[in-house]
Amino acid sequence: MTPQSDGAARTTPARRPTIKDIARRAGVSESAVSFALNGRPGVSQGTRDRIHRVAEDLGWQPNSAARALSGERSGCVGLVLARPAHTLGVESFFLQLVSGVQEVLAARKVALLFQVVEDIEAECAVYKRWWAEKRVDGVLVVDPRSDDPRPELLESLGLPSVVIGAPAEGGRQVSTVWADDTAAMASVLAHLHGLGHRHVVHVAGLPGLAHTERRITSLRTEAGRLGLTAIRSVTTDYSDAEGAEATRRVLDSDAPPTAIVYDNDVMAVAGAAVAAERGIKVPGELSIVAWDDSALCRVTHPRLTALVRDTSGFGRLAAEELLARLDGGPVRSLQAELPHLEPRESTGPPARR
Amino acid sequence: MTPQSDGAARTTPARRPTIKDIARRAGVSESAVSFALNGRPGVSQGTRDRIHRVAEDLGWQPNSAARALSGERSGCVGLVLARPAHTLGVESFFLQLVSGVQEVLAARKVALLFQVVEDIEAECAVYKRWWAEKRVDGVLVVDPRSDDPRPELLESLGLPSVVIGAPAEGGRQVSTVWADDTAAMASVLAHLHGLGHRHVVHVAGLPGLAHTERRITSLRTEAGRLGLTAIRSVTTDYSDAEGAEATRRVLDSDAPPTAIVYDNDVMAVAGAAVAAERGIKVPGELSIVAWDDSALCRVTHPRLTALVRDTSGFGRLAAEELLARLDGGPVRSLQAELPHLEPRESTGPPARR
DNA sequence: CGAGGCTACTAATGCGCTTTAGCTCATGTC
DNA sequence: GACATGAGCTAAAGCGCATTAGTAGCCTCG
Repeated sequence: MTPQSDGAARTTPARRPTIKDIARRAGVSESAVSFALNGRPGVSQGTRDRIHRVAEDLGWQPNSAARALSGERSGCVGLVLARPAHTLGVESFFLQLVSGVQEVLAARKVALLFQVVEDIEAECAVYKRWWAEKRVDGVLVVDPRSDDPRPELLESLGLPSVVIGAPAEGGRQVSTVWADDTAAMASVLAHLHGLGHRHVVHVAGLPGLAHTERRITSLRTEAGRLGLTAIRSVTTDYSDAEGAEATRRVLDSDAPPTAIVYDNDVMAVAGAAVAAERGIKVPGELSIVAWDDSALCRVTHPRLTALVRDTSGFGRLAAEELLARLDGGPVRSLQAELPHLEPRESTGPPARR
Repeated sequence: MTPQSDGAARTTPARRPTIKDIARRAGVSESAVSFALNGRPGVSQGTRDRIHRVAEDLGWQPNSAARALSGERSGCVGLVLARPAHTLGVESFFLQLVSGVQEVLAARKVALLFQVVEDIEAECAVYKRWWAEKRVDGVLVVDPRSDDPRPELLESLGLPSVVIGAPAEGGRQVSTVWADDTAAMASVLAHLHGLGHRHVVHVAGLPGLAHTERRITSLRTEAGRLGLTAIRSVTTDYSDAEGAEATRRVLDSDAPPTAIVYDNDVMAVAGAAVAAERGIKVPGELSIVAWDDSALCRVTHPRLTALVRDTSGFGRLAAEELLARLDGGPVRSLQAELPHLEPRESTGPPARR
């Protein structure tokens, strides 16, 4: 008797099996099934095996809503991306990160709820709604800022979270996963200094972001150590337009730099295009370094020297930390593998004066 | 002692208000609250208003798990992206699409479950799991193929879905949203033909994908109409590497084309880089057209002529259709706005022989 | 003036699962 | 031989909501 298998198949999709079905087939109570399937004590090995077999047979999968309602977990974590629509897109960082995150989550059968919003206020609203709706067990936070309202909000909501891209903030009950931008910036500057550059401009990203601030500070410090004075940072919104614009301004200045470091791949490529447009030779007259490697840096001519980091590994690390938090693990601050500089054709010794 | 217990103890997260709380405060039964909040009849206007006020006061939000369990809806739709990790990233199409999707979903308080997997088998497995877990109410399907197992699977699961990027398939209970690639390809070829090109190569994307097939067929048809014989397509995996490789092969052939049409922005830029590397002037000796515009096409020098389409609008359309399906709307096949060609500096008359 | 019908509400049930309390029977203990 | 013990199981409650089946009160109408 399978009423839904044949005739009703057109309109009625197959009914999902429940633990009740398993219980009936295995001749035990629903509780026994629940215990067995969740690895809890209270069932003999024999019964346990039998229940597992029946569940397998029936193709049972836990109904996520029922689980979320009775247990604590929704089996979902959230990620909000707060970016104006027009800056969305070309950057490869994000999808790479997500693919790393997914790898870890999928293995644990945790789903990822994803949302794109316009700004950080909207992002906070999403967190509140998710919390109120009990939609997610925890969240991953990207693009940390220097004065960030999110950790406090999330802590007050009691929503476990992992901030991606910033070192630990004092006192907050929020894990962090980050890369050592300071050391990375030092390696970039060392590379350029070693080639003979004394005048470098850093085209940074959004001024509010924590890692932007870190990179700017670290550049200044490192320049001081090396005794360089003609070093400065300018901020942008990460877009190709502002990257190009900043490049033009910098090249038009009285003392143009011999090297430019860009905070993302898109701006670096845009900068290279500006140089090409003006007939400025790269790396002969201008060296270019991109922070974050991607296909982009390899499709330009010349190919761009880039700071490579394992972005999807970064995502994996973050996801693992979040799962650990959900399992009651302590708040931690994890450091990702140090990025390394991949020298390509866009950097070389500066032209002699 | 542990930071954990300490944090948990002091930040007792606020309890979520339930309809029971509202009922008590408003002095009515839980059912009345449920009716009022869902706009069902059976409550007077006065009571209805009072209940709404109390709910507002308490900051009540429906618990998504409870709703999913009792009602039908989980308030979630899914989107799976099946791409090998390395091809992920640079393409802007996808995030643009998602941002459009989100706009519509967010307005209706529907969440988006997102998953990245390696291949289409894994994708099907995700659909089955989501269905069994009752996690999503419907799904958006991207990258349709010419012989696609997904519509059949989704239909058999009874999971409402919208296929993005392919015209309707005969007999399937699955909505589709698509762009008229045929007309678009015709406009591209008309542009090149008008400039005087008689020898064009089309560097297409993945051979299995439906729109790749459509574009290839349409190119052939259109070439026939114009009486052109030296027209052909080669397929790739959409990556910059294969785009560059295909470009090299094509340029090395006995009769190199005077124009190349690339199926995405990344390959077009890679192709332009190959030309630059070989000292081939664009557009003097080679014209380049990119299918899909993005910042990428504007950061190269020269800027690339591109086929512009409203990708986020496309996403909005798809999301709206899915919501309509969830509301019991009919299966439809919607056509998006026709893409238009944006001529830039990478196309011009071919060099005289 | 009582039957019928309507409005505005309440009570009760169930969704699929987890969890607590309780129950039964075999085993061990002195 | 009375009794504690614990393993292995069942019964039942509850999570927050939607929904169905009432019920009380009022109006209408013949």
